[in-house]
Amino acid sequence: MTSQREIILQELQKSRQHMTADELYGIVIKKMPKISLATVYRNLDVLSETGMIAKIEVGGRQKRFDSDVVDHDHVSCVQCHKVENVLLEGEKEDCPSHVVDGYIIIGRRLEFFGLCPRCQKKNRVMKGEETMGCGCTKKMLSDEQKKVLQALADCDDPCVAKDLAAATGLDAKMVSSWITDFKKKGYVDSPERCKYDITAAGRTAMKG
Amino acid sequence: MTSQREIILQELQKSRQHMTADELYGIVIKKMPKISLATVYRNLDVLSETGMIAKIEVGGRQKRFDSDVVDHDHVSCVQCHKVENVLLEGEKEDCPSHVVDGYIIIGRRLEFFGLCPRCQKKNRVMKGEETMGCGCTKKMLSDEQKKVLQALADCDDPCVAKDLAAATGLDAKMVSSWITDFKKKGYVDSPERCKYDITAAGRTAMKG
DNA sequence: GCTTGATTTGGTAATGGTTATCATTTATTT
DNA sequence: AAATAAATGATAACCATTACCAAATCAAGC
Repeated sequence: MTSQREIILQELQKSRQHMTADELYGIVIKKMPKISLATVYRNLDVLSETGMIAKIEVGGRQKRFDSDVVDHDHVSCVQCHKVENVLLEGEKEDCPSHVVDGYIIIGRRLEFFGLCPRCQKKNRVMKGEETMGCGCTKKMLSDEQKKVLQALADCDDPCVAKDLAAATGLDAKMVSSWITDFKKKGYVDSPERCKYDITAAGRTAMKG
Repeated sequence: MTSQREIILQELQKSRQHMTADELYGIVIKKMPKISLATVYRNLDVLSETGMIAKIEVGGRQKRFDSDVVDHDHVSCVQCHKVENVLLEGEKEDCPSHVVDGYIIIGRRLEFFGLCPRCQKKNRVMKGEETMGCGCTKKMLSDEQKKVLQALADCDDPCVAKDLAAATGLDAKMVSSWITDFKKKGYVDSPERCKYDITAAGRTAMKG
């Protein structure tokens, strides 16, 4: 049990969450600035092999690590990918060796996906971005988002997200997250780092 | 529906298995030698988005694709990683919106892991349970299995399978499947749930 | 038919989470 | 203290999957 392994375990237990290796790395590095990401991965492996923590895989994304090794299932949010515990009471004992003919069953995994409360609220705020069953969202722009694009269209030169926030009176963080989203959708482009310009697609989307 | 998309769908349906993109690529390239792996991935994505096939993720490994879109669960073999279907009858309706407070549940995934019949047989062969010239079958333990028994003998108190996996450096799932096997043969007993101890027969088998 | 514009393709580079490698540091044993 | 073993930090390699882009194919007007 080295000092780095101890801190890794400690911080994971302290957080009481299902963290990814790099999230944990981000926390641990504050206490131990020279620690390597590889060490984090290595020790998470060791700890999970000895059963002190659990390595969980849900939703085909990054592996996550859980200091709670008691047997339980998981829910993950299809939007923010947060993972939380689910405790099912009675209905656990049905290890169906009969249903899986010929197999020797040595484990099972049950996971639910859905929308966490926070993301439900977020969706309601970004009205018009109607959620569709699968967790995908149809791309329509809210009035506020259109305002941002309008402000961008009014600029003669590429400008930074902060200016747009000032021009529209909206929260800077939200504006900048929209901007990244717009870039992904092709509504804006970035002629130089951190400066943005509206595209033809952006103008169309703004009107639609 | 391009010709390549058609062949991809066709071959997937023909195989009646859960194939990975590159397995399918290996088959499709025989009929269409110039097809690109990227095209296979792209079309599998399109097909699964339109619901014609299902994209499944099991065991944190490669994604697999299934032409059977009827709702069902899966078993995967921890040794050869093959994936097969499981059909649970009644017990499907328990979508526990009550247990996952606040979440909007839009799906669930249940997977089992274990040893498929073929791998069970393979292990038996590797164990030396094969005929030894004279037609008699001798049950012998592999060196790895002996190591597990040795580790168990070295413990003072009954211990869990995970500890044995850690002590021997072997795969935890495999060790735990061996343990169940040992119990059946009387090499170990289980004084309390999930804790194991070596028996006299186990010590003999270990040396033999 | 030809022209134009949009898809789709093949080939390949890039991505990103995770592992492997390796020289160096730290711990343990003799 | 010297020798041996184990763990670390830094970084390269891995590998399934995506993103990119120029060339090929398709679709719809004229």
